[in-house]
Amino acid sequence: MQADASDDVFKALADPSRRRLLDRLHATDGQSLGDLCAGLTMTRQAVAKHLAILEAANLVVSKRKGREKLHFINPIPIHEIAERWISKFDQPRLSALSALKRSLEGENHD
Amino acid sequence: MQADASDDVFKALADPSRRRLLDRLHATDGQSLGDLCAGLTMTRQAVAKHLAILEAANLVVSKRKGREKLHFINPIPIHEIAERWISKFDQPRLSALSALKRSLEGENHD
DNA sequence: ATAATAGGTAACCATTTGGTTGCTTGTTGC
DNA sequence: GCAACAAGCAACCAAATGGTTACCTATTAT
Repeated sequence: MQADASDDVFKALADPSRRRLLDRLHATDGQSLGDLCAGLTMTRQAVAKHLAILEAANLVVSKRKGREKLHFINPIPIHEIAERWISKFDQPRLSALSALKRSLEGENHD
Repeated sequence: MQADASDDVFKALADPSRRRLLDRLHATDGQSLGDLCAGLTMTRQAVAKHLAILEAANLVVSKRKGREKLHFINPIPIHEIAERWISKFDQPRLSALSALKRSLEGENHD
């Protein structure tokens, strides 16, 4: 129905293969397509499609370096989702933060 | 490939209609199927399917009350994703938390 | 120059997805 | 009891998704 930016992000994150690619980039940023294919069962073309979707969602940015295409993770969309959407539902997180604040304030006694 | 619990959650969150249903439940918890259909363009059956997916992902729990089925939001899966997955990528959030901790510790001076 | 390497494009395929319509079942109110 | 209301079930459908194979282009190394 709506086609805002966060929709692309949610859709991109929906696929486990794409989340694994993000994991790999988080472990080692700036990998080439070939690097990212290593050990995967699917074809290079399939991986390229997934990376294209991650790029369209702005979760990954890429730069052509010679004959290689290097991929870099972009944390901003995930951050925005965490801020604008998840915090709304994740009350425990907020209360945990309050709890931390209280516990730290309690540390004044020594 | 893997079919763990968080996979169902990510898939459930991928659809904008389902996110809207969660929004509505967040605004007013415990709504019936009929309530949740109000104002929507799709049919009751379509909404029921979406709710079934949300229930399968444990994002929503329901209870039959007479001839109505009441739906309640369950924040735990979202919390777990925030903790186990998003925080890994969302460095600003972590540093903001550290900043808070430091700023609160700095309040010891009075 | 040319072979090898890294990646891009395109057509195609099976399955999943998001939705519909039509009908059945369960629960209340009169 | 029975009409009206709330939800469930099932078949079906078009479009999107995730993947493949086959071939093309660009860059490097010898």
